[in-house]
Amino acid sequence: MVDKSKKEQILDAAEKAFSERGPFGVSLRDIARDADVDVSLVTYHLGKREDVYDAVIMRRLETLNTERRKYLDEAIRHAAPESPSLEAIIDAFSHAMLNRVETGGEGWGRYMSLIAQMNNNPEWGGKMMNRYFDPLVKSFVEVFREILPHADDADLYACYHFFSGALTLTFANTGRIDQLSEGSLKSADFDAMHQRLVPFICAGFRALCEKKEK
Amino acid sequence: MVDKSKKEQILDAAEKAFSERGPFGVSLRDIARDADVDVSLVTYHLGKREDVYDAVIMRRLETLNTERRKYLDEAIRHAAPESPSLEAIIDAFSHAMLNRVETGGEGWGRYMSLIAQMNNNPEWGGKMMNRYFDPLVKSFVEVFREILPHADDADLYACYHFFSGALTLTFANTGRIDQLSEGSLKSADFDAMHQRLVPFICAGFRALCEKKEK
DNA sequence: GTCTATAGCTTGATAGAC
DNA sequence: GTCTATCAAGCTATAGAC
Repeated sequence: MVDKSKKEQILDAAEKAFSERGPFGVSLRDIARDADVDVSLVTYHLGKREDVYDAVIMRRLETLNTERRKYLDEAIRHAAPESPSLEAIIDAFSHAMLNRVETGGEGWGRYMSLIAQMNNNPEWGGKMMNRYFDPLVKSFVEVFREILPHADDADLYACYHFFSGALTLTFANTGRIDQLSEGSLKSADFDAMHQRLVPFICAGFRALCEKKEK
Repeated sequence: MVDKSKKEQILDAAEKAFSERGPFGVSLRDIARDADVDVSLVTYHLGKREDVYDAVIMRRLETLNTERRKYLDEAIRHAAPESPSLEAIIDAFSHAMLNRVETGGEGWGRYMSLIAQMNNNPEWGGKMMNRYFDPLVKSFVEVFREILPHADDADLYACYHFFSGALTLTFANTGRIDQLSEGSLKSADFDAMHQRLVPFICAGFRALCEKKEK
């Protein structure tokens, strides 16, 4: 295995720190110390703290969203000329996250925590999520509309929002459910959680979007 | 209206800052400046930063959880001797949050953002949520078990987890859904979101927990 | 690319006046 | 309870050696 470049070391350290303490709770020195480099090198490679945070997000974003889009296309192609099932689409959106945390190493796990916290931040989080994810989400919403033709937009977007909250928390790796459930569920068993998430969310979508004959 | 005590002013300012920048992203000086008092007064009343954060959480926690427990008891009493409906219980858990953000002023809105971010933090968030909310949650889970007698614990807790993620994001006030939906949904219209949340979540619970005849 | 050195600001903590 | 004053430590940013 080739040595990681210093830049990668810095990004790894920053990812860890940001996921634990948030974008404003981390000093460049914290990052440099953990990456075992000098502070000035952080600035040299990545700029100011804000830019470091952005670089951390961007590093894995393309991989994640490209894989999601691939799953979406496959689901559509596989079902054609019929419409794909709702299950297939919910799975397409969430399965890439499952793949990464299961096989991508610790870094990807921390990345999911980062996204979950961004998703829930009132000040800048919503705007950043819009910037990074809305183009992809809109592609998915188009397909939802096709599968659930009687749904109105407000219901559809509300469903997506609930899905988003459940999904990001599920992969946020908080360990909460382990203690609450006294061992009957392991939050680190992402596969088991994901298997339950898909039918749960599909049932929710259908309850709101399916029988709108008023 | 009586003037707020300085201590309350400090807690208000801290709540705002913590909700925007996280528990590690706020200096005592940030808080003092916004509360229009000297730094040393923050320490005098509330101690170190960690203690300030804890005090912010504790200030509204009792109110929230007491109201939830009241709703739970009412739902049970109202349905007796039958079991209450799943809808009634999901509503009991979430309606207190709706009440507070609708009538409690800005502070309560920020508080919900704070809880949402705590819920999604991997390092300390899960532990704090366990500490603050598990006793109440366990009371609710007991009732879920009664209503859904064929569910096994793992499914039940997974459902609660998904509920928790959707619920906290819904009240986190991120504004995300406004832009994504191009105006067809206002995330500040909590009542409209809550009306959709309840049937969505109930359908999810039923999909996983109802027909376990294998 | 990587580090050392340094300048100037911000921070948490505390001692003491009123 | 509230404020002023102060200090050592930690912070960002940058200039410059290798």
